[in-house]
Amino acid sequence: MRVTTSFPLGTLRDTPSEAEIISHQLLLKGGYIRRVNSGIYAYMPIMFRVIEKISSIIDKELISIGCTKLLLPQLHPADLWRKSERWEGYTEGEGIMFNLKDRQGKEFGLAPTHEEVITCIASEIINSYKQLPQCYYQIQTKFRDEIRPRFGLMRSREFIMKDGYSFHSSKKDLASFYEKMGNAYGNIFQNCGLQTVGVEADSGAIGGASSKEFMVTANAGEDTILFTESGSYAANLEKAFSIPSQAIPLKKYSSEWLDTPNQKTIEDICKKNNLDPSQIVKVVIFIGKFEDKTELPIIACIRGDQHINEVKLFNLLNKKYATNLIKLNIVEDNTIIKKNLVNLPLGFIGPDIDNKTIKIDSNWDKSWIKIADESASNLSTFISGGNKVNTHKVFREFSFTEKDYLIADIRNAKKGDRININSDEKLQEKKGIEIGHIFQLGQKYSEKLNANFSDKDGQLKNLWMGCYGIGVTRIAQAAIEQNHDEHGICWPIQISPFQIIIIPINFKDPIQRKLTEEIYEDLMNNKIDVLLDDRDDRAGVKFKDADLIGIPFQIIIGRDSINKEVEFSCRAQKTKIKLKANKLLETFISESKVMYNKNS
RNA sequence: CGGGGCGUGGCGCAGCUUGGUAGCGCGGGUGCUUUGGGAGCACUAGGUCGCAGGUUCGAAUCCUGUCGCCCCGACCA
Repeated sequence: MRVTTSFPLGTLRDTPSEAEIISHQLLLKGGYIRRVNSGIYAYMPIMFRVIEKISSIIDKELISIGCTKLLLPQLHPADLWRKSERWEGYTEGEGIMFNLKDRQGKEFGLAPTHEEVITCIASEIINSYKQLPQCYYQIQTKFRDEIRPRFGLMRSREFIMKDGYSFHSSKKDLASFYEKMGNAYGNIFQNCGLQTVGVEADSGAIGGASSKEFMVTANAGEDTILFTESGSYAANLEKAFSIPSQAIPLKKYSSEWLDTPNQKTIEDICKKNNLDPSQIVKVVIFIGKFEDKTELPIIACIRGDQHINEVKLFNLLNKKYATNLIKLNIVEDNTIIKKNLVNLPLGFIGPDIDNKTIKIDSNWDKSWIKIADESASNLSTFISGGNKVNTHKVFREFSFTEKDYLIADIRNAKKGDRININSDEKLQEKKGIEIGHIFQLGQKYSEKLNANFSDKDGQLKNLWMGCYGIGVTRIAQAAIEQNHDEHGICWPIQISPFQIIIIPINFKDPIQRKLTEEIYEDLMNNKIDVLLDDRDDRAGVKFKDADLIGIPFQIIIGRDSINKEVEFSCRAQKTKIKLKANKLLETFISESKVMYNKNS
């Protein structure tokens, strides 16, 4: 490819002010992407080459484990999503599914994921256990109306994703395929030249049993990963479990009541009364909104020095009730409290709250759902709200179980916690970018969509399913986040748009030009991805652009052309070696081999 | 949805407080010089100042409304 005729670069001199993180800045500055709207980007030719490289790495690996590539529609009928009972949850309120009506008034949604469509199609094709297992995948644009798109391709509303769906005759076969897929994912990311960590994860709105996320570790990541140094445990914060630190025993209090004027936060109470946060039980009120429009008031208790994990709480409630929980809102607005509760001031609510506190005319359900984390229920003596303004209470021998509390893990694990009682290993924390997620869905979708097969015993059974996603455009940006320097991108060679860029210093000089053309021709004939910067620009401009767009090898053709000598430069290491033009090919082959092996 | 900020040529910005008819750097075009890390000189094209009202003799500037974008939070496979 030639910069002047077939491959204009479109690099920018200044960094557009809209970009916050380095990878986003470099994508814009390097001319890889252009913003069309909030969270919607055009992938420029140079970006599309990266996308194609990543796609072919994925194809190669997935085909090797027996997956089949196809392409599914992006516009899905609402009825199909109603069958899986996901339409409401994905469209209502702040749902992420773009939806619209056609001219007949029929409802459609732009696909954020494809379980429904593929399950429907697979069930038509698959009749017998003899056809199983099967795994279909596609690489396609997905749409998600994110509440706040940000960081360029990291969280965009339109993005490219590889999504795969497997079908099995048994749970066991699903589990073994899931393992196989996990290994394939490891290979894919390694073949993309990325450093990743596999972590246990929450399966979120997709649902299902087991799920694992693949994270690129980077400070710009939006997820928090907790792990042990030895690698014995790694999980997303949403899912992570740990043993909380020891609570400090409460000293004896003579009176039952504490005057705590205007002390609404744990911090205030501790400061003014010489207490430790671990001696307090924090009481948080939530409102759960269900699909059938009911609103349940929830009271959640946790030790004062710990934090409630809303994902865990959400999942717990969702499992407990027959209808789907759509939203879980923390109640911290006093007007909402006053409207629904009798004389209950926020900040002073205690675990011994009574059902009578819910007003008759409230549209909430009239009894509390009570949930306590073990960190709270393990305390025998503690301080908590007195259910009266400016008052806290000393609780002695309070039993959460006797007061109808459900005891469950609703706590955020944190850095420094131990992972189990028998181990001294402590959790560490890092930020990560989720680039892949694999799920064992089980029979959730095949039941709802009635996807059956005849098993060996002649009985009709629901298909066992897994689903597997990779954020293709997100990989590209994550790779930049992990591989850049002050001059620009340093692509891993595996996913770089080109392997080599040729920079003739003075393209008007007939000797340099002749040598440049010879070298370009030779590399092209040897099927090497090479970009020729044949612009009639000053050397500095071409050097800056080459460094910015980050192609791993640069061939600089300058004044030594007369002796058929050129420079071979490695972008990331900034090393330069002089060599004869006829040694270029072998040097590139050996140097790139080193690079491939280092990264994969 | 709450808080903050911004909309002025392709990009980055100044001008707005205190109204007088739009400017800087980069980029584009032409010519000459230059040519190993974003060149110099000269000439040149390009903007109804987000949009709509209003105040005024006069609005990029003041007022009202509206749209859009960015950041923080809430939230989110």
